[in-house]
Amino acid sequence: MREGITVRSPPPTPVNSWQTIQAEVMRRIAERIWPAGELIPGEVELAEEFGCARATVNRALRELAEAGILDRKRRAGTRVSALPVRKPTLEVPIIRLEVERRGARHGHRVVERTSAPAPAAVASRLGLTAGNRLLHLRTLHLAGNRPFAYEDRWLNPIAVPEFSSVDLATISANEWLVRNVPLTTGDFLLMAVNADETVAGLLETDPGAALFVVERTTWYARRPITFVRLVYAPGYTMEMHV
Amino acid sequence: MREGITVRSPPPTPVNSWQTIQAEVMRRIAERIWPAGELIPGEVELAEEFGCARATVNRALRELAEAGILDRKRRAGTRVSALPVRKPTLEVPIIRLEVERRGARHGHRVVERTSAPAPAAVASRLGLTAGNRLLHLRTLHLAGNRPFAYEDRWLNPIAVPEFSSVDLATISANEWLVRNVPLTTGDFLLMAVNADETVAGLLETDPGAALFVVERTTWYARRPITFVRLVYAPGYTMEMHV
DNA sequence: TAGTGGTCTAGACCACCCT
DNA sequence: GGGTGGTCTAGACCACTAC
Repeated sequence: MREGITVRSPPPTPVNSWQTIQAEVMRRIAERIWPAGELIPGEVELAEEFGCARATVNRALRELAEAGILDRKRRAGTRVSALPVRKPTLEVPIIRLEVERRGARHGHRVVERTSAPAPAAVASRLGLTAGNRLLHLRTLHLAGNRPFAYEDRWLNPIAVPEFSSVDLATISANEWLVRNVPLTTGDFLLMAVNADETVAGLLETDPGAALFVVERTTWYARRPITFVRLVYAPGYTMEMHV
Repeated sequence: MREGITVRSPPPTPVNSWQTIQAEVMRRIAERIWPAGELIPGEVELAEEFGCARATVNRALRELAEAGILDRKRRAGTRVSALPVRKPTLEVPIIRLEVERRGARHGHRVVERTSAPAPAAVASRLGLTAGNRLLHLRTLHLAGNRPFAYEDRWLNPIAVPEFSSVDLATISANEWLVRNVPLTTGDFLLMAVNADETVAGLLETDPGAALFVVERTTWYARRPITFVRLVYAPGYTMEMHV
């Protein structure tokens, strides 16, 4: 391309990679060169400044928009978000990996495995009518030989018929579902509760102890799969990162 | 382009958009046409199949790789992740918005605002040496006139000198920081604790009540900004979504 | 060393939506 | 109406790494 010598406009400073551009844009935001709410230059203009193609600028800015740092609208241009909030994400949503990362061996013991009509609270969470027969599974997760978490799960057998033949001695319901019903969506509710007699017994702690609870509802293609309530033993902390 | 009539190979079914391709790839994963761990066709091959440019396939697959659904390596090709875990994200990390989304009016009352040497626990979290003088801020957040959360914050005055002149009657430290120190990174620790006498009094609950706690450490460009411990009033639930 | 994904380019068309 | 971002293309070069 560009035969001959010293053609005009070799990118003035060839800092042309979407990462470089993204970093520079973030620097300008962080240092308030582009304050919150401000309209920043358009893609073509930035492409000229950085000496690159518009697609490269687009890639850099698109990711920042997805991350909530920029607001982009056609015709209106690109603005720095007024409230540039980073969304923290959970690292390890699989119990076995949580246990192993703490340096212990994961085990689990099935306390109950029955079929029962869904209680109203569970049914409403899953968008089913109360009284539907669901699989009810209660499991104690162990770290070494200490109780780690108590799991109370309701599972929609119509959505996951294969589950009935799963050997829960070899794999936990949690992990089987992650491996076998991929691409689910779900809601998480996190809360703190005082241990009641039953849970205190299972987790080998005292009634009244503050316990960390996760309630998860999972769908696959709009169809309800499972509702699970996880009650962690005292001292559990959940890590997130931005 | 392509002058003349009925040129060969107009994309057999012109399903060519990265969303379409991504959806189709997800369908094949979900229906185990491409099982977990499997090597899927290369970008060029898929581009031919979908009748589009390789860049379009790349965009579709890249996003799935970032989401943890695919594993991509040069030369080795693209595989379906063995453990296709979706990472749930927190929706609203700003207290005022949390309160308002619950339909209440947010207010806050500063309990203490002093300068004090950092306790060892706080200093180590921030990567500072114990005894450094930090701003210490204790605040009660209100929903209507009910206590909502108790905030115990330590702030590095060197990193945020402007903070000393902030009028905390008009804006909370939380929100001022979000607005004025953008693009921070941070760790979150979530846990459950039993209320002690002091906190129970502030939150108008009983000692021993299970309380939801968030501990956040925030950096900007590797420099420690703030450590904050938020203790929510009983009944609080935090929502996440995948 | 050859084949894969990662990236960039120059150009193009389109959808949206403020003016 | 026109300017912005959103997307696609065809081609190219490169980096990595399994073979």
